[in-house]
Amino acid sequence: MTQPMHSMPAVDQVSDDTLRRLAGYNLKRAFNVIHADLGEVLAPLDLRMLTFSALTLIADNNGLTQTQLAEALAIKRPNLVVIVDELEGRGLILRNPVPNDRRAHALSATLPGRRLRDRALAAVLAHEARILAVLDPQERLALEQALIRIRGTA
Amino acid sequence: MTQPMHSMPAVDQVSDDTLRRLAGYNLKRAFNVIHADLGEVLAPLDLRMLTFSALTLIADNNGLTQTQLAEALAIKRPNLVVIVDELEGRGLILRNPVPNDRRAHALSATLPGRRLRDRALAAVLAHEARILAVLDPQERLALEQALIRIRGTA
DNA sequence: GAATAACTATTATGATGAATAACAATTGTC
DNA sequence: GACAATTGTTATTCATCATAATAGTTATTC
Repeated sequence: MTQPMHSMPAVDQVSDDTLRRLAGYNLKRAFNVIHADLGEVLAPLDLRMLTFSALTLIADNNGLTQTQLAEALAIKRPNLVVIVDELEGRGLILRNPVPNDRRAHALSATLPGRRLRDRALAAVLAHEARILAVLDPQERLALEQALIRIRGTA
Repeated sequence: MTQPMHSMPAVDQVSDDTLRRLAGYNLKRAFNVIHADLGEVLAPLDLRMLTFSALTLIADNNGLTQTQLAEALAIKRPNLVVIVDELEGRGLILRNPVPNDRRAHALSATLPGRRLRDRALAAVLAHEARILAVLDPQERLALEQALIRIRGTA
């Protein structure tokens, strides 16, 4: 294996020109900015991006099962269990029995759960407006269209 | 705490209309698609997104320090150590001494490192072309501009 | 109708990404 | 020379996401 033989001066400025040409890189960096800000927005409500998404999907789809929720969140069922546990433990959702299938749980949001979701959604919308203020309406639409196109059917 | 009192029918189709209105949600889903595909592309080269980015930045910025690299990757210095350890252990990069500062390491890519980077970059560019095939050139430019704008100075 | 297959939620476990705290060695400053 | 700041490092923690294996239940098939 090659060894460092001689000393070497440090570089003055770091260039990421190569990576900047990659959509994946730009996507990740933009997402980091949004994620960091969103984290601060949701923290006072004791929610994270994932728990907010889960709570919203449950409130909007009363009676969906955990398998359906995991599918909608694009995560595996085992990883959903702790999330549902947490939301249920805080009294925000319920695991209801399903009439003809004693394996499944029909998830539903409680009144406190729906109230928290409403407050969180308002906060998230304000956060989005703030983040997207650097884009005009036309650019926002173009961004949304492109992202949805990339996501495709997945 | 409220208890589930009665059974409840499951829902037929799950709607994520609320979340789809959020740029952060669309961004994450699009990133997931790219990340999954990129993982498969880089796996044969024994690279991940992060190690590829690190190797590229080192090859493009000969002599940068770990602090500079961590800054460029937007990660904390402690998390960079294992990445540099791995790349160095595989003989792809070197930790060279810096003339006037015996604390710092000037990172540089070895010949095998530069060769692997070139192969990886070609694979990544092919992957990007495939993923972005759903967008016309105008849409790609709009996406890039919007993402860079959101990222801002961060 | 009994054996078998498939599905639901769960537990256990591991890999990865990313954060903070604490530290030793070194360098810079007053 | 004392003190502060910087560099890389270790240890630790948390969040996210994946797989394998399991118990209980439902569906299928012979």
